[in-house]
Amino acid sequence: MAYKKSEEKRGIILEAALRVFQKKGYKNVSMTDIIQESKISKGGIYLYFKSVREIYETLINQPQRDDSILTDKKLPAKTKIRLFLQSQMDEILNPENNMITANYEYLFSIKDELPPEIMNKRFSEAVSTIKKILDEGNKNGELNVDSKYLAQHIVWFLEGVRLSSTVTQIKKSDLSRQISGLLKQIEANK
Amino acid sequence: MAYKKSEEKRGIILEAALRVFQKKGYKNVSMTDIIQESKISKGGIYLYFKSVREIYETLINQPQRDDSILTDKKLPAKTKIRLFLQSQMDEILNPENNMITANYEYLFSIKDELPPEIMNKRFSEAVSTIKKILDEGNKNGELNVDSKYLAQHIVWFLEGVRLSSTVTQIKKSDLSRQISGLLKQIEANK
Amino acid sequence: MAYKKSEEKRGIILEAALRVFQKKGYKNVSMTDIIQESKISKGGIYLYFKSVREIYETLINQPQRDDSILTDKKLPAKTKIRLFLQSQMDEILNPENNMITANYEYLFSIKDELPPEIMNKRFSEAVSTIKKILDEGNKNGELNVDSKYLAQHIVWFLEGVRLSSTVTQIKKSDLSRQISGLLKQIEANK
Amino acid sequence: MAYKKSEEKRGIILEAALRVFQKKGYKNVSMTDIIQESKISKGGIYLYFKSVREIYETLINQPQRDDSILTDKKLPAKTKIRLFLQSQMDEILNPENNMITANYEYLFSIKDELPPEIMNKRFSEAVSTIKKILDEGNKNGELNVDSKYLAQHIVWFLEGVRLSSTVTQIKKSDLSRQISGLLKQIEANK
DNA sequence: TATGAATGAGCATTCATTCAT
DNA sequence: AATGAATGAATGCTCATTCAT
Repeated sequence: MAYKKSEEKRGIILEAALRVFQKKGYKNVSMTDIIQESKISKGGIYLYFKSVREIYETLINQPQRDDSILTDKKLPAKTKIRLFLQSQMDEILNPENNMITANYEYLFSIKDELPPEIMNKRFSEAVSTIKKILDEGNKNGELNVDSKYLAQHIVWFLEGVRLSSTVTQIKKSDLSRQISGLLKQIEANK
Repeated sequence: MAYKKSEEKRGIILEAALRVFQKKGYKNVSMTDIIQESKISKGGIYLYFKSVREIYETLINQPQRDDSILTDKKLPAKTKIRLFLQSQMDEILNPENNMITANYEYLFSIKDELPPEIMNKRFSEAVSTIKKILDEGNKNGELNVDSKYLAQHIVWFLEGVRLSSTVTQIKKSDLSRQISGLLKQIEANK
Repeated sequence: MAYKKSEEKRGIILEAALRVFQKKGYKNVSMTDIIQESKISKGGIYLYFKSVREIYETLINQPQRDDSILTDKKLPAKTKIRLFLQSQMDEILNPENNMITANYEYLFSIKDELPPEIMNKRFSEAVSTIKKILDEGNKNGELNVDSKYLAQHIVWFLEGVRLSSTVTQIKKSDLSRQISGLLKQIEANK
Repeated sequence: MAYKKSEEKRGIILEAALRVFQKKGYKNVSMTDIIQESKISKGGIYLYFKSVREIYETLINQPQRDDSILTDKKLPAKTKIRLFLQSQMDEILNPENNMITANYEYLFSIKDELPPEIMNKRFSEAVSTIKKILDEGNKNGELNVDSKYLAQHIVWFLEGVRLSSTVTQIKKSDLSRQISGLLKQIEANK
């Protein structure tokens, strides 16, 4: 057997696990599944990870999505929101890297053991990020909206689409129509 | 042991199973769990149900939610929608009968074996029911909205709230605000 | 439910059991099988028999085969033997009332708990019955054979045919040829 | 626990299984029986075999009996037959490797799922092997017998002895007498 | 480090038998 | 006498995890 540097092997396991999670979700994935996909030995995987959960958490804690649109750039608030919504739409419609199901299954499996505050945080952070953009727009006169309401609305709506996408086919045209509706609401006066 | 009439015992099992599903979701529930909770014998449960899935499906196919508001009554479209949204809100906020998590886990577990059309139907039916109400309102001049868009929007939004409710605490005031926002949108002109 | 005299019900059970044994042998027959075939209640059967084995033993201890050919009639020894062999052949070739498989399976299942003498007796009785006939023939000058050898030979040979018949198809012509061969041997001088 | 090489453990299981089959036949043997006898763990056995049946079939497909007497050697036909009958006799009288009962039980258990041709073949092959020897003898003038009849006769007779041996005690002298009787028949003219 | 043989807890399921009615 | 609901021991099988090599 060729000698593998530890880090390399770790990466191989994570890549294999990603493929498995995309295919089978989270709950149905056994250590054996990942072992087979990564072609590592049965005992060997435990040198790197001690459970499926640890592998999954390692995977989702890798930096991936770039939310810099929302924070970095100097763009009109409406543009930022539009770009954000479009990126969300792309992610949802992209059947390739679909970890959405796995994500929800993971969420369900941990929700009872994690303190509620942490679970709340996950959602409230998304809301407050969007709220900030809207508040910026309100401040510089570009918008005039109930930022708290709208931010919350967008987050819940996107969550609903995301969930639905794991179970039914979502048409791009339908989703586009929804996004333009949301953008129109943002333009409207309070 | 005292002898119970068959139907009564069936009910005992279903009640016990309900408690188990509420506590553990769907995926983590074994026959053994339900056997223990219902205090029935190991073999006894098979006299009534042959699998966890059959128990679950029996449970969710029991008539429960009353959607007659949407179909039966002679009420203004806007009132119907409002009542519908409120009942959904009540259901979501009611921590008692919380089968939502189990529901999603069940959904995930069957989605790969059921034909996509059936899965799609589940969601499209909800949309078309709401769309019909809105179309009524459009027809009699009460409303002037893009019914397809709005119905879809409401369904996805509610799905998102429902999902979020399984994982985070949802404030009644936040939800009320959202509902009045939705109602306002319905009142607006196209 | 109509009232059944005890003896009648016993008979119903035995008839049903016979059908089951003919179809499934002995080892694969469960109480449940006989209960279902006899349309009696689950608990009811235990009022008459306490096990499959008891039912089986009741069944085979009912007087059935008529070996009177060998003992009663005043016929030439050779004729007696011929009639006996023909009746055995008929029984083996008759696929209707085929308890042969069940019989062997039962034999295997009890052989370790019954004392060897009893098991031996079962076979040695058959041998000595035939031997007696042959001895008669020897005595009155009709035959001149090694009766012990021939009787043993016939019994073992028939056992072999019987066993084979449970597992393979046996041609009537083949069997007839064998029987005429045996008869020829009997006619031969020692 | 000490680690065993895979093949060695396989052997241990097979040896243990052999003991179990010799003691309990085939039908009464459960995986648990073999697990206990081989002192392996519950899950461990499934690394080697997936069912009792597979273990049994592995066992009986191991090369054991040497029929080369019948085919290879350049010997008079009568000698071949005699050697064959003696080896059969030895096998039947040897109480050590007594798998005969298990064999029959196995035969009964598979006969309903295997096509009749295969079952027939098992027996007809034995017949035709013997028939060939007799035909050789006929051809070179050594013998003058109805080879088909005699081959069939020998096979059925041996089957009968074999069966009887599972259930009763067989005396060596009786069996020897039978074999010399058979050989005498072979010497006789048609 | 790395391997994969071995373990045993856990789950689903069947079936003879009992016993309240 | 008769019923069938209920029981629990027994069996097959899977899988995360350990550990001798």
